[in-house]
Amino acid sequence: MIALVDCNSFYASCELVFRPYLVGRPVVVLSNNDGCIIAANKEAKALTNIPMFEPVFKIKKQLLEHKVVFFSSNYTLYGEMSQRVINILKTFSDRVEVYSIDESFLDLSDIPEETLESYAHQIKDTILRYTGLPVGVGIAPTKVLSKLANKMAKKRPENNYVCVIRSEADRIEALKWCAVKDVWGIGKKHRERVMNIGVASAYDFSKPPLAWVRKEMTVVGERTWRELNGEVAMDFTTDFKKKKAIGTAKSFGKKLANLDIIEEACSYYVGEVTEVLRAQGSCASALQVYITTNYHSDRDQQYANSITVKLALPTNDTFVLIKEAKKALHLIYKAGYRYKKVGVNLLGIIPEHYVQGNLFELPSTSNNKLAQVVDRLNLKFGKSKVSSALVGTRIKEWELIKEERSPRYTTQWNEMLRIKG
DNA sequence: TCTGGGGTCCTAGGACCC
DNA sequence: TCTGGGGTCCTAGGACCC
Repeated sequence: MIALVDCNSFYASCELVFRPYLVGRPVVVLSNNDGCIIAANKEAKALTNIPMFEPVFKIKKQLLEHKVVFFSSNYTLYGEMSQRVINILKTFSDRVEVYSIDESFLDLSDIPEETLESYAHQIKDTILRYTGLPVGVGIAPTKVLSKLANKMAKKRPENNYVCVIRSEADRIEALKWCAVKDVWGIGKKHRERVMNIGVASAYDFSKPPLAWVRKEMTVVGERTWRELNGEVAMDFTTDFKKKKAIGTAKSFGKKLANLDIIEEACSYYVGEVTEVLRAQGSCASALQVYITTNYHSDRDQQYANSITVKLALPTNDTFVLIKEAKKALHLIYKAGYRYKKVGVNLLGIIPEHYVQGNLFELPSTSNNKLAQVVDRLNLKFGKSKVSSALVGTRIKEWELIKEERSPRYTTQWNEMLRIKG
């Protein structure tokens, strides 16, 4: 049996852990630049005129009216809280697959079936006690069914955040309960396609012939279909998954026209992604850079372009990558536009020790010591405290807006929670 | 004024190889 | 008269997820 443990309204819950006096009030967390709502606790979700992913400026009035509390996103805090939850989960199973920042699959095949439900409650209660975070636990024979069980655990009050799909009758009941749009792996496009042939529930989707599903929805849909029918069709892996692409792209705090400032932002992002690259012991063999104007604006002239450059030798050297990124940026930048975003992507990622020299060059190792020192300093003193001078000093002119960011309670000594004695 | 960011996997088609 | 068959690698685009 497989359990899916999922934190409830994760980002909002993280904020509430350190502000218990806000419990019971609607709380939302905003995206970078404080642009959209990306997380909401159940009190905020209950306010129907405050939809998720809505731009904040459009619903500012409603937010104030309902006294909604909002936070800028604080990924340092969320990442560290996530790690605490994962550490606890590892005491409940030797096989934990970390699926996302707030979700993990656990292999529970060693747990006697009749005790699964109480085991799930134990997991839930322990996480709440040790971290302050509420979670839901769904247990079933396949991943897709455990996702579904998790949904039932949270949506049906009588379940009290735990649900086990064990018997065939449980499975049928769950499938009939779940709308097809809520099935993990069926998105907007496929939903429309299956609804055209009269499929409304997960149960309906488990009925059409497999050949039809395969033809319309590729092998991905086939796996979903099989797993809904109780057959294991997805791998379970506990391996640390090295990233196959590492990218970052953030909107600027304001629109920018000048190449030299955009260049600085671009270089800064290269510094960030290259650090992630080194942390997983990899090199990139290609680099992609893209820029875009604000496509939401009717008034601005629109332009967007991207370029991918293959590197002569795969590398994780920040200085080399910044130089390449700048060259690439010059090729796609056009004067006369007000840009909103620049992004970089590292592609063709391979293990460091696979890098092969070519006829004219050996793999570069000259900067390794320097990179190690820089990475250590940044780990200790905070992100990007030390960076290449190519990044420049005008960060204030492009950095994102985070007006309501909470303190990094768990990772910075000087931002720890203070309790009056 | 103001509209997120970071990923994965799959398929089709083109270019190329022997 | 008659012009193959089997394969790899790469990229772009689509679909999906949190």
